[in-house]
Amino acid sequence: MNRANNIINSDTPQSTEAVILKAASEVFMERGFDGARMQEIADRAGLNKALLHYYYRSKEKLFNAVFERVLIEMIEGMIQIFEDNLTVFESIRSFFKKHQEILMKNKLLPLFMLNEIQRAPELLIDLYPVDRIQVVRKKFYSDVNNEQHMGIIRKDVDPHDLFLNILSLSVFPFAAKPLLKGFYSMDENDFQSMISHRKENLADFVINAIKA
Amino acid sequence: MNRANNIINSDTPQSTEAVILKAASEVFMERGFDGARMQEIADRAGLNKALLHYYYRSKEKLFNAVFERVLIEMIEGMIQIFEDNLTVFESIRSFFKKHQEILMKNKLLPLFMLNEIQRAPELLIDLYPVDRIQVVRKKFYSDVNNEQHMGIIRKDVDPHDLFLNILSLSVFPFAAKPLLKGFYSMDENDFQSMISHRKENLADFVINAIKA
DNA sequence: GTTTAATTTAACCAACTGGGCAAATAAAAT
DNA sequence: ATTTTATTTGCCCAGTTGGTTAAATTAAAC
Repeated sequence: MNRANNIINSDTPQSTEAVILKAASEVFMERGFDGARMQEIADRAGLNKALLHYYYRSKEKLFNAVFERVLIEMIEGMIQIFEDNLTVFESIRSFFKKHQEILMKNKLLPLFMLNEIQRAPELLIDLYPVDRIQVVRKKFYSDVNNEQHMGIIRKDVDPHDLFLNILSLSVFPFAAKPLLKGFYSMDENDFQSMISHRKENLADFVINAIKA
Repeated sequence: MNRANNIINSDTPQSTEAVILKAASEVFMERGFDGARMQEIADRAGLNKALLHYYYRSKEKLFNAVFERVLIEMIEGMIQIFEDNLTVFESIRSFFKKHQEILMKNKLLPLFMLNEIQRAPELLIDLYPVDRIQVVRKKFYSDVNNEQHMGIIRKDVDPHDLFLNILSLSVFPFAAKPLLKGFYSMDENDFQSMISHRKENLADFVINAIKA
């Protein structure tokens, strides 16, 4: 068994397994599980449709392989950002900067994940040890608490809410990209410059909101 | 033709058309266009499947009827909130309060809309006059500008960004509901109390972020 | 009451979709 | 070189899906 070890969006996949996984993640991301067709995945991989079943048995198994990879990639990326020993304000700055860059590389990721978890919530618990993210969250919470006692952060800030707010501000514009394009009549370039603009300003927004 | 005039989630639909539309919006919201099955819609409406085609011709037409209604309901709701002549801070408070209540009544709405617009971006321009929302946005922008000159709101706040931030904070938790349930291991009650908590605190968060 | 039009139903169909399989080809092992 | 194993292909299949249609039923018009 030739386990595929390169990143999903790598430009030079070698093994057949990896070629399939790459094509599959493209199609699943664009169309979702229900909208994706095994034939389209095969076409995009330049392979016979039966090969998908040879390597991954079923559409569901193939999807799980894609989803697990994406999920881990995303969570580990987020965890890394918070792992460094920084002040809360520095963490926030660092988070927005790096997270926006990650999402910029795969703009479909947020909506894809949100949607598939809504379709099949068991994906989350089946494919990932939820505890893993708890650790980082708890650390963030206690950091916030400390700085509240030090008079840096306002006392009425709930760390739980703060975490969710940061995530909302970071992720939502990507999930809502097609909507924004319609309402603000933006093209791809407008969207990109909006994001790089936000990459710099989101942290200020949040820090102003919570500083004592 | 007995045009259905009651709200989608009304409890006492009468005409067959309305019964179909209600069942259809339920199923489409839960499963999305690709995941929805005409048979399930018929079953949930307690009607023969052929009736769906008798009244709405095709799955796509039925979906459009559902989507158009939901889209208009949502946008008009949002517009109403901003239409009153309030200060920016008051508008923000009023927006979060009312918007959270609207979303609470239909928690699936955000993810549904985001997802379907990603699938078929033409839905937006085909089914709704985009200009309608421009007016309100422009008014909000000039209100913000005024209060910036009056020294109420920080000068470095970009109204465009502010609008998007408010939307992100309001909508994202609903779109991410299944994700949050998994990560925070919340049940339905936890989610509801989180939202009512946020309904009160989101405005403070934003106002602190932008006040001069 | 009878005719006419609208509504509802059951049965059916063609296209699509995920998946299976046996034969063919290529690669490894001996 | 030959056997054995792994990979790839073409072809097929059964179940599902959106959609049709002719007949049955109900409601409206006369």
